[in-house]
Amino acid sequence: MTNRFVEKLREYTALDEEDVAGLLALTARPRLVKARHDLIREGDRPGPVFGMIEGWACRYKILPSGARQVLAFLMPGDACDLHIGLLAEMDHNIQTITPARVATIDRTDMDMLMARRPAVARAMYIAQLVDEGTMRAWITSMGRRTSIERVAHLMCELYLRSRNSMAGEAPLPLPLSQILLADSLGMTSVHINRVLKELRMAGAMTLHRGSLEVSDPAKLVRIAGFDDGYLHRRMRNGEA
Amino acid sequence: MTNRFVEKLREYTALDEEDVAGLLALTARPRLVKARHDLIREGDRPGPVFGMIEGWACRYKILPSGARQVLAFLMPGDACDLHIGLLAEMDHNIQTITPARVATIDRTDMDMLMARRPAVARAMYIAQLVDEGTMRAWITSMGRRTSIERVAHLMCELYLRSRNSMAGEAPLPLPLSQILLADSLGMTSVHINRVLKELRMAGAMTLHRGSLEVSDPAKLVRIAGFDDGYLHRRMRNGEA
DNA sequence: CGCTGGATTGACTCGGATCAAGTCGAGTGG
DNA sequence: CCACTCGACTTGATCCGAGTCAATCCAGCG
Repeated sequence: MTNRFVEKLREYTALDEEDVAGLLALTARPRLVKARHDLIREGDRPGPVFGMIEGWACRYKILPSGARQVLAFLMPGDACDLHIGLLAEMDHNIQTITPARVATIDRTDMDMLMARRPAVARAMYIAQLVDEGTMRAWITSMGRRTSIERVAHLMCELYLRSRNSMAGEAPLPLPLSQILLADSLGMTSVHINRVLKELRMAGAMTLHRGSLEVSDPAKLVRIAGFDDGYLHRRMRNGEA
Repeated sequence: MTNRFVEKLREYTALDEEDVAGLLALTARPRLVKARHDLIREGDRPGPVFGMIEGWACRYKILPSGARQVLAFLMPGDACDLHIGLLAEMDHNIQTITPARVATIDRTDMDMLMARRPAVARAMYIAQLVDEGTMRAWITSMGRRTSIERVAHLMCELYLRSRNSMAGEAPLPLPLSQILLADSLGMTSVHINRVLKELRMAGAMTLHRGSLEVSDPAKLVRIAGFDDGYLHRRMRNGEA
């Protein structure tokens, strides 16, 4: 009796029964949320800590021009902004991509648990450091990688974040439209489409509706120039 | 008897004498570091918490191709990665840009101070949240802003971070070469040069060697589409 | 006083955006 | 069960912002 949120924290650091019990108590009654629903909007006063139990979401900003920039993908197990309650207002939006089960954890409860259970605090901090590393990797991609490298790099990241290994057999469920990918990688969906075709032709990977098939992990990693260091987990049996 | 590091934390939250005394004790003996010196490198085991007392630094990554991406500018008062000691290794480098005075704070000492002085913890967390907001703004810039918007946006950010207001009179010391700007904005130095010329012609701002003169703050803000929300401070008497 | 690294400018090229048609697939309602 | 619709995906033709290459220029400095 556990959930993906707790499991993911356990991947970062050892948690004993009490730690797990505390976390489960806080995530026991997740909210069911429809797809494309804003969990919180820019300008809102920050509310509870979110924990994704099931389903995907993304952080994003809208520019004056109306353009959208996706800032991060939140997959099952991911947590949102630990200390953000210290701020007056959100500087970005968070929206579900698929129907989702979201734990909304009261900040005070979370603070108390972290004070009482140092291992939980440790796991939460590591999760946050990984998120920061991921943002830095995104900045690097947008600034200095070509479009095919960018796409390949993001696919490696998403694959590794959900599988912990590039050794891929089954396709990965990946509920991301090409429009969403475009808005996350700073490209147009037209160009994303062409790049995906190129990656498919090269025999590296295929993105079907809703799932990613990595036919040649080593090639994909090579194209991306992917180095998993920033995710701060060792690949368990990957080829990179 | 204080320093920029402590002053900046005080801008985030009220600190009493004990808080300040504790911080001053930890930052009393800053290291003097030459320009262009790596404080820590990718792959290194994280060391102490850094606090910039004087001078500038930047975080950066080097890609397999040799290209550099600057991830953040650290100006006097900025702190580095609070909990990063939890990780096995750094995923990026930090290098001084100018000669600098850098406080190296032992992680245990910092943890103890934060446990003893909640206001200090609060200030450090806010600083970290601002850094994260800044990273998100950079992702947004690289993904969805044109080159002139990008440059103008970064200038607004740097101006506001050091002045807390766009109401500009005196030029701002800004020891950034066009090459460094290029590597931070994902452009070439040739193109940065042309964009700077354009901004100068438009009468918005001029970047001299080592200093930034914002002749028309309102215009610069307008060009950038700048919204200071992500810096999580209210402009005190700015025009934006 | 010459060296060196940044800044500047021009000529040319190219990656990715834009514009414009389609095509395909999952719902939806008759 | 099929026609209709709507959003996402594909593909081609064209355009343009920014990169590349290549000279200079200029300031600080040994």
